[in-house]
Amino acid sequence: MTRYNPKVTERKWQDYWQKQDCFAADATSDRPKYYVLEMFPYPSGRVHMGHVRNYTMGDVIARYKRAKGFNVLHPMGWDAFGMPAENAAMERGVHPGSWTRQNIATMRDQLKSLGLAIDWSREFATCDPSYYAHEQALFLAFLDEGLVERKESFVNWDPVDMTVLANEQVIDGKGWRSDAPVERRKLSQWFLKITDFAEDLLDGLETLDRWPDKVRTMQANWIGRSEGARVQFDIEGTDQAIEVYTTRPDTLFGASFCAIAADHPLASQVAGSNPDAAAFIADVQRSGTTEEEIETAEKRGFDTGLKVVHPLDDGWTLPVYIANFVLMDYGTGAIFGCPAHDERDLEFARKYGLPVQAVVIPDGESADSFAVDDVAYTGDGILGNSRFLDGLNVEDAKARVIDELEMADKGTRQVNYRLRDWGVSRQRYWGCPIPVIHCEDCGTVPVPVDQLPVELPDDVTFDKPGNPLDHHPTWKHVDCPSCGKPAIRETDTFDTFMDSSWYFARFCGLNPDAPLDTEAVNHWMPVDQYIGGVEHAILHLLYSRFFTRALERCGLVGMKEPFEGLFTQGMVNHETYQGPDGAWLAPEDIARTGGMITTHDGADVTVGRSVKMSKSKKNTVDPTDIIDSYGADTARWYMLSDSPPERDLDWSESGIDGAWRHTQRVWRLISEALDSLPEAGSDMPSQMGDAAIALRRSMHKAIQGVTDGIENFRFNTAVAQLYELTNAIAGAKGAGPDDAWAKREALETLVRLSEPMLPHLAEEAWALLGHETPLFETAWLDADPSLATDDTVTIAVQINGKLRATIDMARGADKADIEAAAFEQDKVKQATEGKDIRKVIVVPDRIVNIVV
RNA sequence: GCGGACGUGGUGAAAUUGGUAAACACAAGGGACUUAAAAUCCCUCGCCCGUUAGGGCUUGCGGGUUCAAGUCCCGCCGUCCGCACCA
Repeated sequence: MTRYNPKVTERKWQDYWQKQDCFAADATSDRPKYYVLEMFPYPSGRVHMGHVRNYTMGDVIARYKRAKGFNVLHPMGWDAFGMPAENAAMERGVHPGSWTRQNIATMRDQLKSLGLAIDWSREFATCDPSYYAHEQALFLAFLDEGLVERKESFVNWDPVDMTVLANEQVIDGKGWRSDAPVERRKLSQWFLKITDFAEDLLDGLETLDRWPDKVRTMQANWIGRSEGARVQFDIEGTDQAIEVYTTRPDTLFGASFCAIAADHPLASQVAGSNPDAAAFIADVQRSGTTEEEIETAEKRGFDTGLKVVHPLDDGWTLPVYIANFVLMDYGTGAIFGCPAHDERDLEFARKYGLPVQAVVIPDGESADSFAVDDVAYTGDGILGNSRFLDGLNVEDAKARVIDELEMADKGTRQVNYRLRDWGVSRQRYWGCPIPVIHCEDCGTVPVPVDQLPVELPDDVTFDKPGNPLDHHPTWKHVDCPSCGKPAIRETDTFDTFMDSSWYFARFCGLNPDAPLDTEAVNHWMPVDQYIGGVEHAILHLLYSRFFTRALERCGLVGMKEPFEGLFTQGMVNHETYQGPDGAWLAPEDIARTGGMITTHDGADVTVGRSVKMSKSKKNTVDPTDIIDSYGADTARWYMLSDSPPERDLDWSESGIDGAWRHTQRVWRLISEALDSLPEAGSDMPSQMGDAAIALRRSMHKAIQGVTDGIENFRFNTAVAQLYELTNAIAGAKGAGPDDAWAKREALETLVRLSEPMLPHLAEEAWALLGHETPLFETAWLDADPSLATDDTVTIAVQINGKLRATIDMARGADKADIEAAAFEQDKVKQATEGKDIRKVIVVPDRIVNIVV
């Protein structure tokens, strides 16, 4: 008997799948379509175990759905633009393009060695001009549709690297690479108007019933819808007014001040004639934007000396402050403060000695005596000290006061969103160029579609800080497409989230002439099952939902939601290690001697907590060693067993030997039994003994269990079911022809059910069992419900809730029979002798509880 | 601060959704086979008392509902995640 040799067999089947284009998807098939997609990888260097987990899960679904009769689309590509390529260029002098392509080549080979059922003919990288040309075309289409805007906004500016940083790249107020304090700078940027779809993006969440609640909640919070009012406070002695947004218009008679953001136009106006105000504003703008600073920052204000008139009382004026806690980019950038019912306003009012008048009176308190001390009252109650609102509850008061404001022409009902437009400009080289040209005479001119793509130049240098496109001697100098005069090309590139916001649609058909093959998109989309990390719960998934809506508005696709089903798989974590100089160390760089962890040179190592595998922290584990020693099937099986797919997982190799033993055992069971089995396709013997029937029951239970497990993303329990079936086959008794027949049936079932997880071994075993049609073209199995459950059940017998005996009964036995059988038990007789039976509960097929 | 998830043996976990807690696997220990090793096979394996028999306890802690709670409710403790001056 030969051992199963994965090295040879896996290569053989991978070649076969590739040569025959086995997994190429064809939109003309008459089978129902199924689009399964895993979030495409960033080509960072090499594949790690997190990738293996992600792509194996998708592959299980793809292979399973194919066997269930679906026409499956399962593509792969590369999210290939981004910062790490530029960092590599700066650190090692390699060109970002060649670094990226080298990584893609490596990772493609690694993924192929996993035996994934992927349609590689659709592969692309987002850094291919043949991809980003179309992204530029989409941008122009969005521009035509009014979905793009150019406006000034504040950004995090790194003065050393001379680039905009995303919020995530600012650590403790400093640039993550340069360590220089980040400045706030106002820049002209391109924005995509995602806020146009705020309501629709929120409503759409309701329809996504195959998304995790967690992700839907996160998106809903991010969109942040609130209902309130816009209220106008006229500035005394001028014809100007301050517009504020509030969700608590009911507390309007508890107002004691107005406050505006430091960036508010009125603040600049005040600063123009008041140096102290200017100094205060400058100070506020300088102070940090990090979470920690915001949390601990004291509420500070500057009294402008201006007074505003209460919108519902001409004789009532309120002071106007510039305040550090008011944000320009939410609402109107101005608020009215009601200290009694808002924690922040209260802190501010106490500091500046402003009145605190309670107007919402909690149950059981009186309007005359209720006072707020050091905690604002934010609960429900009845309005008091509020003139015509007195006696109303909060909800009614809101409605009534808005009516009054509208009548007085001082305010209106307003829905507000936290969501802000998406700034897509980045001062980087390795991204998709924004296809516009700036002309002194014509302004901003889009590059005509027939002149696309605007290609990145190859001859760039990274020797000085800033954007290499901007330093390039010639690239940005072009003639204006409109008037022909010398003009300047836009040197910003797109946020790389643009690239990943439509790639799933491009996979449907690689139309050379247009961004999308609309017919193909409408055939394959939406993605039936999308799989990826929860870290993209907001950004990528929200942007993609927005993009799909934008594409629909442009008439390019026929749906609004790109992903019908979403599964967020857990991360694969690993400890992190740092040497004495703080540099990250890879797991292979450390040595364990006794309980001590050091470098191989004996230097101290600081062991950090276990976090997601990532190249920047060097805590990755490369699957190549595992695949080389155990094979891809074992690696796949191991990643799927034991842990529920949505849960994070600390990487450990303990257990991988068990996975290896399993693959060998399956092979051994088949090859040892082979000579004694009937021919493939033999008729079932007319007489089946008990042992054969028992094996058939195990088999049908496994079909049911594995099917349920895969359908419900519980691959770990599907694996356990396959272990049980394997144990049942190995332990099967009986040597008659019926037993041999049942054994073949069970072995074939084991192989068929294992194929999504162990595709190479399964194909080889299938052939060994005498089949000529490859397994991946063979249908899935249906469980026979009458065999998937035993015809006898073990019923627990409890006395006062404690287990005292078990009885075996025919399934479906009626209550009276079960009760009678329970009372036959010696234990029951002893326990009930001479006692009153107070109650007997019988749940058929499950339990008897006797209460004495 | 707000919102959410989670907490079960030495370990990863399972539990038909209120009905025999610990399936399946890893690790560990014992045994068989072998000159030996590997591989394989068999046994033990939540904790405590007890030689077997048997008994008691057990799902982070404390209450509650119920004939019955890992599962439902209330209150703590702990871990993790998301958001965070959002008016």
